[in-house]
Amino acid sequence: MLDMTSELPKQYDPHEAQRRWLAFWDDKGYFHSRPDPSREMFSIVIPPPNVTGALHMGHALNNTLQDVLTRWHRARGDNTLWLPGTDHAGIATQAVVERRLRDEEKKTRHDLGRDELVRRIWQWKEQYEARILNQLKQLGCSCDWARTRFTLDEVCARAVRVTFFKMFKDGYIFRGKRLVNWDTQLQTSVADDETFHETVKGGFWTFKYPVKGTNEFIRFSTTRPETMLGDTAVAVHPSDARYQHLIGKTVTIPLVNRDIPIIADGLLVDPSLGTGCVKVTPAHDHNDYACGVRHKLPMINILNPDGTINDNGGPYAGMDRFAARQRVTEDMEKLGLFEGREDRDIDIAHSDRSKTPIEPYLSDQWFVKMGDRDEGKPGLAQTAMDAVTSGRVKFFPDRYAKTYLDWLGEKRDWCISRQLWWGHRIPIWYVHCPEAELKRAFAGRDDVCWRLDEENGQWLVCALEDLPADVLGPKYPLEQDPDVLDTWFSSALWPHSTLGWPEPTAELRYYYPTSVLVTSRDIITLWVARMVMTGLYNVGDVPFRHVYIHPKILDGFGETMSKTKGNGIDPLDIIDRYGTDALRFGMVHMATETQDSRMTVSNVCPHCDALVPVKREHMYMRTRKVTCPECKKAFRPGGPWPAEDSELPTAKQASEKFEVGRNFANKLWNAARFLLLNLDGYTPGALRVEELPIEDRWILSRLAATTKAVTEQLEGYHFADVARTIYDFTWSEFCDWYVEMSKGRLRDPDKRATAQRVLVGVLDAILRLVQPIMPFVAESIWEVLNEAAFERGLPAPEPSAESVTIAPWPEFPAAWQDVGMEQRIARLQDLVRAVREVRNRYTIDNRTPLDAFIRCGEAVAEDFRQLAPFITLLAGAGQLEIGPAVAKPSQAATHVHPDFEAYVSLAGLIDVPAEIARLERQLEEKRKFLQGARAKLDNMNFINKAPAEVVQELRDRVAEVEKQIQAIEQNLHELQQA
RNA sequence: GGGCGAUUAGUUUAGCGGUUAAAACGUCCGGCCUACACCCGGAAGAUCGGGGGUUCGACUCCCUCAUCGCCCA
Repeated sequence: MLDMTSELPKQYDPHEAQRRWLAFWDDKGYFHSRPDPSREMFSIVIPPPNVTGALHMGHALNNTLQDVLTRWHRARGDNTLWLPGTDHAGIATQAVVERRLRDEEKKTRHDLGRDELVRRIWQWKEQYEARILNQLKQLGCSCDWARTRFTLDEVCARAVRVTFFKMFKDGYIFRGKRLVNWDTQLQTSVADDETFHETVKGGFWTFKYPVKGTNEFIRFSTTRPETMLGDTAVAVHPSDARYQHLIGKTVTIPLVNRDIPIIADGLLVDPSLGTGCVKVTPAHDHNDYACGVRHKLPMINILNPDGTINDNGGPYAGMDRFAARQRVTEDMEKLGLFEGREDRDIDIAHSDRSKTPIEPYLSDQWFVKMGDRDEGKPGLAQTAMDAVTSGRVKFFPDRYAKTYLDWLGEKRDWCISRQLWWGHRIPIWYVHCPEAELKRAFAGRDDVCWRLDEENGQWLVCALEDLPADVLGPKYPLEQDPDVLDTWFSSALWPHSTLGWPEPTAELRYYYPTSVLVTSRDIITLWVARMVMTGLYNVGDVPFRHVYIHPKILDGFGETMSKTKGNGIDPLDIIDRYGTDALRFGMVHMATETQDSRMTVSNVCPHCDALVPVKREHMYMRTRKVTCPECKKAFRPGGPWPAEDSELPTAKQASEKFEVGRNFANKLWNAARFLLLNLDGYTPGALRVEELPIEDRWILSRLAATTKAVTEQLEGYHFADVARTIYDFTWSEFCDWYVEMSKGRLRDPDKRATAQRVLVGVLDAILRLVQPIMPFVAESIWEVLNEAAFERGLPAPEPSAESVTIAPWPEFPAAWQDVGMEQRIARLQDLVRAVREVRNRYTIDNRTPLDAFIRCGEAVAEDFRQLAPFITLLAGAGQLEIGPAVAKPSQAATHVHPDFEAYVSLAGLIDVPAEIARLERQLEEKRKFLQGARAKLDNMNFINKAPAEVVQELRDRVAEVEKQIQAIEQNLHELQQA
């Protein structure tokens, strides 16, 4: 047999393993899945990462968890598909490319034109898509790479087009006006979630308008004086006595000479604030818009797309909105209508992309109707709600169903148009012509439909294939809508578009509905809800059975990680420093049921590699220089620095959180190393469990319990528990106790073969259990185990799988779980620990045997006699006396246990006062417990109302503690005599 | 303003009606005894954010306050 010793280094090298196994798995094609109706199926579609940038910690978490589920199901024998892909992320990607264009070439998108800009974005996409897919591979993700999709590829585009067409035809998609968040720099609308709010120093101006036909004025205040140009009313509260007489009269806006009414509106106006009057600008404020709709007020747009005042602003036309603000104020002052200004901090929405203030802006947009149908049938929102209330889609943890239902319950129409060039172009063509022309041109075609746009007297034509501009002849040119669809529109189709819908593919039939969606809570509304709606609408079934929501990763201060803050960590840096297994273990370990998970971030000293925790003052590039507490050299903390620092090296970032995983991988590696050093002469053979000695039956009992627990924890998506359970079993039970106990047995020719078989069998099971979380180290060990013990397993050996990736998930007979056996070993552990404690307390070195005298009942004594070799081995015991009549040696430390009293002989060493003090402390503790317990037992309410077994349990414990107290008192007495 | 969540050893978390409140890291003490110093053995360390309630019994359930975070207005 091969000597493995020289081949196994003392430390696990994660990087070598990563290189080897990624290629190996890929070669073997383990991750590819094909529809096969004869087999159980498990499928996941990836939440497609944006091609905007690189993967961050959130992605690492999200994808690790998906991979754990995927690998687990594959091991269970399911035909498992994890479908990967990326998202085109409309505005985000276009904004990045536009910004580069501006920075590097000083050009705008208009300089390039639509086609050229889109071409450049595709280039960007190719680069980043490759990078992201590579990062996923580095993470060990077992995706079916041959099925990789992109939200803008032909397959997805077809699904988008068909969905739009169907929805338009069915009357779900309509055109309407809406106040949007307008980014005047990028000249596009942005979604609410693409904005951030920031408090800026602003002003609060008070003006007055003359009331027509009276000598009165009506006073009002505003933070945006220029919007006066678009006012179409002044509102007061209907019950405000001060203004009752003015309701119904009109005022004149002097700047543009427009008369507008004074109206009463109880929703818009709070009479206790300011003057109690509010100017109403429906086209430029969300609250005013709602008021305008209520009162059917005209809506006057005063802005050009670039943020300058348009012709509706009369003399102010052409001025920038901020210049107009100034001028309007001055002009009002000249007219004697300005009453004053005060400083005020104002919360203003800014565009995420351009960082400029958002303007509410009224424009034509396309919408998907969410509400119920006119004929009373449930609409899109309602069907999606029903899917969750009926349990066809289940959330884990279930509280997130509320987020979903609350949001859908509002049934607000979904604005799907974006004024961008990067995305799925809206398949609508405008034409002015008689309907007869359309009927003639499209006669007999069911891939074209149209509807009248009454406001503009034109036809809205929707088609499955692009329509040439001259399809109606030169007289009636068609013009396509310039806008593109919201990115979420294509993402919403992801679970079925990626499987080939609308074609009736074998994939769609087999993998849909998918098994589970793994995502984070911030897109439950934007994405999850919409996937359910479109899945039901297009395919007629929900897109997934389960939705697992994982926590969000925050930094050590509970703040979200971001590039601008400089508190984010690149997963590849973690892989570099700790290895992929460590990264993945850390991720699984932090996936608790809470909504957030914190991760302390540290700078890695570029000089000495020490971890220096990131402090608040380091963030946002506020600190240029940090001195390493270890090596005293200076460096620059990590952050979004625009350039290298010529003097200071910049720190990479890491987190000590991943040390646990790295150490665990190394522990596994060394457990395997130990085994391989002791496998000489290994022979496979079946084990008869009921004939095995206690220690074997104990580890098998623990293994069976652990396997069962892990399986259940995975079924319930309790990832953190999975990591903890496997870790604890491997480290604290298998390595710390079982492996240690085996050391004597391996030297005993009679016991060696069995010990080897059990050791190998348990390690084999551990590898199968840990493989979904730490595939690289598992595969590495699997390989060497295959060389040394190809046939292995419990209870009977079998030839091993060529890769742990395809090794069956373990399952052991419930009968192996033996509480009695576990209690016997627990008692042994208590005894061993008691002796060790004495050794440590008296600082007696490990080589000096300690004589132990154990007084206990005959049954316990019999047990201990059987386990005596282990007591000697693990506690370093010398002479051992065990039995009911064992006498206490004159100088000894005492340990009182419910099942035994242990005396560790300390002839010549004992510190009597210290020993007395220790026993008195214990006595005090036990008396305190006794006091509390007795008070409870004296309470008739407790006796009568608590369950009988609880009462009995307490009584038993009281008796037990009383016995212990007696023993301690006896010992104290003897010590005091001596 | 509405909703969801968090607050437990120095730190990160577990426990979610009856435990003498658990673990890891860190700290302290002792160890290179041929698996592992990314290690082994041991110890110290928590009136479970404040207040009120329900209950025989609350870290665990309810109310309230505080602080923090997220989502939606």
